[in-house]
Amino acid sequence: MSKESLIQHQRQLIAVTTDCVIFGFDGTKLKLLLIEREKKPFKHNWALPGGYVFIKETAEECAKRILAEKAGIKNVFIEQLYTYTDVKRDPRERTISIAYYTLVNQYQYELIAGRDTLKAEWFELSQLPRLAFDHREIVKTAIERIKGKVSYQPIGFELLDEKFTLTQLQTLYEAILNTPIDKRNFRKKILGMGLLKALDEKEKNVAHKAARFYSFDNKAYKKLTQKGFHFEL
Amino acid sequence: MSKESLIQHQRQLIAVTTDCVIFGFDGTKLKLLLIEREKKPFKHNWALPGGYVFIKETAEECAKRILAEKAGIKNVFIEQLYTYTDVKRDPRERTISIAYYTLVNQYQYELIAGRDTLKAEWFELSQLPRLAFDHREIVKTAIERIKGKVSYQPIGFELLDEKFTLTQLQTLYEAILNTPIDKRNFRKKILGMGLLKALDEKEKNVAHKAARFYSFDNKAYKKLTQKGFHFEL
DNA sequence: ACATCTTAGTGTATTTATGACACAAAGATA
DNA sequence: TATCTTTGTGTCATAAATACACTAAGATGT
Repeated sequence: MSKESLIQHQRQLIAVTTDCVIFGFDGTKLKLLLIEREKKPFKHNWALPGGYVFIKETAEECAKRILAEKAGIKNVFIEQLYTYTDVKRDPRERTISIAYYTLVNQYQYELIAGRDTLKAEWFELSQLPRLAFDHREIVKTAIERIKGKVSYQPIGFELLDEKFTLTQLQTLYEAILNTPIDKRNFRKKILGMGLLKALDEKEKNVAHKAARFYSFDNKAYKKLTQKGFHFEL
Repeated sequence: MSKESLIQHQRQLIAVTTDCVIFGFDGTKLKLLLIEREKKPFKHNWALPGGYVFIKETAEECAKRILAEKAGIKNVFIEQLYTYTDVKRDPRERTISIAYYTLVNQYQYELIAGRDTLKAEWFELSQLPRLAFDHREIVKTAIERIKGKVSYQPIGFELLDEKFTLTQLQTLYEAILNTPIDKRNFRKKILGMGLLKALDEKEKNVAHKAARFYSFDNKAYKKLTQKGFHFEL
């Protein structure tokens, strides 16, 4: 057998999917979006939204398509998490999965149960059901990733409304890091980063002193990242 | 068309490869191991060692096999870097690549030009040749990754001999971070981590004061990681 | 034997970042 | 107008990061 034909022999095609870990925030707790599978395998089990990568789309395009088709989520930032390649991870045939994660505002999207899905629901991280395939492992990795990332990257703003109070932001960080944070130190640090714009607007209809709204300052962020700036919470 | 057959229709198989970014160290500079391709496409171009994932091996097993087959490197720690899925990244057909990186002691391995390779050579990072496929991008990501990682994980010891002097270790860190480090501060910090074992042995045949050898203290490392310890350089 | 050369090895003072902690101000409600 | 709830703010103590210069050891050359 020539080397060339040996290579041709060894090259075997594999099914490739993406799975999406979608974090949401309800103002108090971090949530995860899961779908109930309509089909075998793992029919009626909860799972991450996922699906096959088409021959003419990148994995990232695939993940965005799946977010739209299976959960009604569009125009969000996604990031590649890890690629899972265990030989037996799909009982049907050899399938690898490129996992992505994203953070969305739970109230900005109306969940739809799309193609192949019976339901789409938000679950608290502490109350996840049994998951299909190796999705539990994927979720675990995603949680570790955002915990690590939130400390040195300005992620998380996607989960809030465009205008938010510092208390809301702090509550989000406490939910992600799963630990209480001192209010004054948090404010000192987060404002010190210079990434928040104080708005001339306050909360309304609250039975206490109204909090000032802030928004994420995209311009400042771009300036800082261009300078190779690196910040930590 | 039923939903089921639609799915079957949409599931398309894809060629899957791994590519390996192999960092070495010659005592002064960080190096990268490249191979010269024997075959089209990119015949006679330099490239990362890579190859197809077989149907019954994980991507990590594949990467380790390729390290052995194409570069003669065995028994090393490897870590998944990123998965590249551009539709046109391989001119032959749709191919995705799961990239891995590893750090090895340049002098512990005799390079071999394995299957499909004309040569295997170490290149300085600042003098890389034009690379095949999207390998330049993969290398860039790998460099960023180890720079980030070296600051909070005890990677890098793999690139040195088992016994090393603190100056050698510092030179390595300076090569990875591409910046000078203060000798006293480096020693204070690295010894303060408690991950180095001072040996009762010194350099020989050096035309100056002989430096003490140290080795990586695996036991101490395991103890610390069990406690959820996190350290930074 | 002595001078010279090169790198190893060490401590302190300054600056910066982190972490702990408490009370007055605003605004709605009764 | 008293009460309730949450906002918004500063200081001090401790820990970590950084800047900085000389002596010690050992080989080599005269």
